[in-house]
Amino acid sequence: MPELPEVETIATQLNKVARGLKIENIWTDAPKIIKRPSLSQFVKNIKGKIIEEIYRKGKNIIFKLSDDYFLVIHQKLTGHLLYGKWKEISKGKFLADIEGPLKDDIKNQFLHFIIFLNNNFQIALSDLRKFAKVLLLKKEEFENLKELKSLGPDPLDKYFTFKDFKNILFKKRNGKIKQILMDQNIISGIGNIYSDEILWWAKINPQRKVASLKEGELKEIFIAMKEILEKAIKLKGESISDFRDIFGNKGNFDKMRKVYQKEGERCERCGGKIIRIKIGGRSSYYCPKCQQ
DNA sequence: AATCGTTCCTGATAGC
DNA sequence: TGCTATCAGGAACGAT
Repeated sequence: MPELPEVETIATQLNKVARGLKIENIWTDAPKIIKRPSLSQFVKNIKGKIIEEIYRKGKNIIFKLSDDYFLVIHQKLTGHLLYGKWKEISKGKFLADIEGPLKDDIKNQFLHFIIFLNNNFQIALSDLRKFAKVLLLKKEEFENLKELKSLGPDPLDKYFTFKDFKNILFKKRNGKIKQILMDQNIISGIGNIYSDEILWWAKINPQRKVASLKEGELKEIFIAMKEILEKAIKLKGESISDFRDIFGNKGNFDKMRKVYQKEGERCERCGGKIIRIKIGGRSSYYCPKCQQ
């Protein structure tokens, strides 16, 4: 489940290795992943394009291509963008042809979309559940893409202040804080794992209504949000739910994880028992003793 | 206008 | 043991 730190890790790594390379062709066995344009048009338009830059917006990875084209990839729940070499051993079955963690890790083996580059490497999308989305758009269409246009500010934007945070949060004053933190149209990039972790650090019960939060509590959330996301980027993400970087390595945030998927364990801060509840249909983990 | 439920998909797991 | 039913989960979309 890649969230902001994981997607940032992927985008940064891809930008380093693939910037300036030419896209020679693509392959897919799951055409439904490609949302726009039609598959034949997609193939036609992407061939020969130079990758000028790769960056993140929310949880989306954006490839800025030559001729004002933009490739947008959202990995959703189980998507992994990988960089390496693969060999087609039988029709539609690819095997990593490079030493390292890409070789045997089962999580990397659900390849459904491959970009062939002119340096004989490939960028491959492994996605067990095929929820990922791929779009190829001309500049104007890209700039008006509503999924991107409606995204809230990035929590790590240095111009995103506490005052801004308060203002946008209070647009949903009746919502539960966990749901609001995860709402991409309010703030972009935070998902189920980091919302739980942020609220643990801030000692806030995830069910609290935004309107009930005091100034000091909001400040705690704001600070925890920035610190945890930055820390997680330094640690190259969190791999409790399958995440891999583009070379197939796991992230190292796990040692920082305090509540997510720790139902029944003791809270490291107060010794309380971590519980799991459902908030808006999603699992939410917290310590009822110290998160008030 | 805002909120809720459904949908996409498939490996893992629980239950019989 | 082996089968089947249920679950997880981001976000667009349709329904209320």
